Amino acid sequence: MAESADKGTKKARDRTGWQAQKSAMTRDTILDAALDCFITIGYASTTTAKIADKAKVSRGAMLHHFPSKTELIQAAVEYLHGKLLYLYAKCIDEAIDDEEAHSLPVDERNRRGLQGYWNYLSSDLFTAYHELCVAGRTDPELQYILEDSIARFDENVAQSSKRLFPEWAKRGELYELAMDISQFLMQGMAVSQIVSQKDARVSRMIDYLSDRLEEIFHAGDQDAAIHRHSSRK
Amino acid sequence: MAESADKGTKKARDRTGWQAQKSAMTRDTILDAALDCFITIGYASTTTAKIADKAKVSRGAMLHHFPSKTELIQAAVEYLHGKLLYLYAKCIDEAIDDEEAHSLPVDERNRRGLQGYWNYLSSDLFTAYHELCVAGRTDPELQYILEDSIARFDENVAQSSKRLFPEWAKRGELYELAMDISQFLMQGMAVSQIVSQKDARVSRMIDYLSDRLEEIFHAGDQDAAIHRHSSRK
DNA sequence: AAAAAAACAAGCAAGGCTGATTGTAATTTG
DNA sequence: CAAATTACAATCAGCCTTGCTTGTTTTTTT
Repeated sequence: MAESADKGTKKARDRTGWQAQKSAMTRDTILDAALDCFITIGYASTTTAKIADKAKVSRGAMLHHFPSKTELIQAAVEYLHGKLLYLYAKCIDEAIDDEEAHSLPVDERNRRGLQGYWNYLSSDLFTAYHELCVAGRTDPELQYILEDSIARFDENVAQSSKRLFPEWAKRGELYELAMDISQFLMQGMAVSQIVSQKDARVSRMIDYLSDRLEEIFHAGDQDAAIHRHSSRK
Repeated sequence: MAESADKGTKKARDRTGWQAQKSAMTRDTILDAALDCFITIGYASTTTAKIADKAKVSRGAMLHHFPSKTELIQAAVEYLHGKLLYLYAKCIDEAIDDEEAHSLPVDERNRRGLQGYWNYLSSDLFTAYHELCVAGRTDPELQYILEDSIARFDENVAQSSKRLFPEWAKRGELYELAMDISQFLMQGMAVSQIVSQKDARVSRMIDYLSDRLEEIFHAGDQDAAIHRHSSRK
């Protein structure tokens, strides 16, 4: 009871203290170094020593901030999660400028959204994220750490899309189909790109997908797209 | 000069010898164990010792067959390459029975081909292969080993498709578009499936893709699909 | 100003992985 | 049958990675 009051004052010190800021700064330096390692040498060969080297802090210092490798990875994933959300928003916003968004025809807004999404998927951060997901398949601990992040990210992307294309969100099942096809196809392209460069085909594919999305929603009015295929066996 | 004749006789012995067969058998046992490790514990944490354990041979025996880890991995990739080719052919053949292939309508053959391709992409072997490709990004040695395998496999799949759908192959650019969209989309689905289970959406997506492929080739006659989108900026 | 706590540095011990060495049994060749 | 070769087994040394422990400097509290 009396202790809680004491802790209250201590907590206040923590926030106002100057070394707390310094601490937070080196913390971010370490996390940035961790992401840099994921990108440059891959998750598998990222060791705590290499992260410390890249961050230019001693291993002891790092161990002070992150007592175990697991906690460091967990924090790095959380950090990456935040950066990905920001990058996604930035890519979409740069592709679709809000000012002129409403003056653009739907299909053009569509196309720009896809291009923004593609820019996001082509980033180093997404590459690292994908690699983490793959590694998580056989690493239960990492998988547990990622699960939460994946779910939250998907949710956020869905929200973002609804905000950008309000007229789509009302389409229900049709909207889900459009989202699925866009995500699956674009991610397939991104992964193929990671494995072996195929730039030439990517641009054509974005054009094609853009046309199909437009078609889905136009044809949806005439009840021709989704019911046609869902009526098959 | 005289030595070459001697070596000729020795080479003959190698093939006829009984222990040569035994040797080849344990070789395959080791390679199977390697692939099993890739699948169950992942490439990153696959060690030579674990492979030897799973193959139930001593580390010394394995070192006899594969002097270094690199050579073992190289052989395992080659082995996997062969198994993938076989599995691909098997999945397609099971989906499209050659007997009735010509009696089926084009779109039904289409759909079955996609389902077969999906079965292939859902296999453990493909999962392991994809993981190897991802690991190769930051492992130059592995990347070099894979490059050759990837190119040969793509070539083989292209050949196989042309054989199964001879009427498509004549379409030129349209055929490439259809191949790209099928591969990108299906692989995107497979990768998403690896990361987090999304069965429900997969079946719907195959239906949709099947319809689009049919459309591409029907519309191609009327010059409406590819020129429409490639004429955009 | 003294005490307490935090930030940071450096070295140590245990375990895992790779490659090399040495040894043994079976088989083929001459 | 003897020699050489092959298949296989087991152990050892060196390196890397992780986490723990001890020590030093700086800052905050009282």
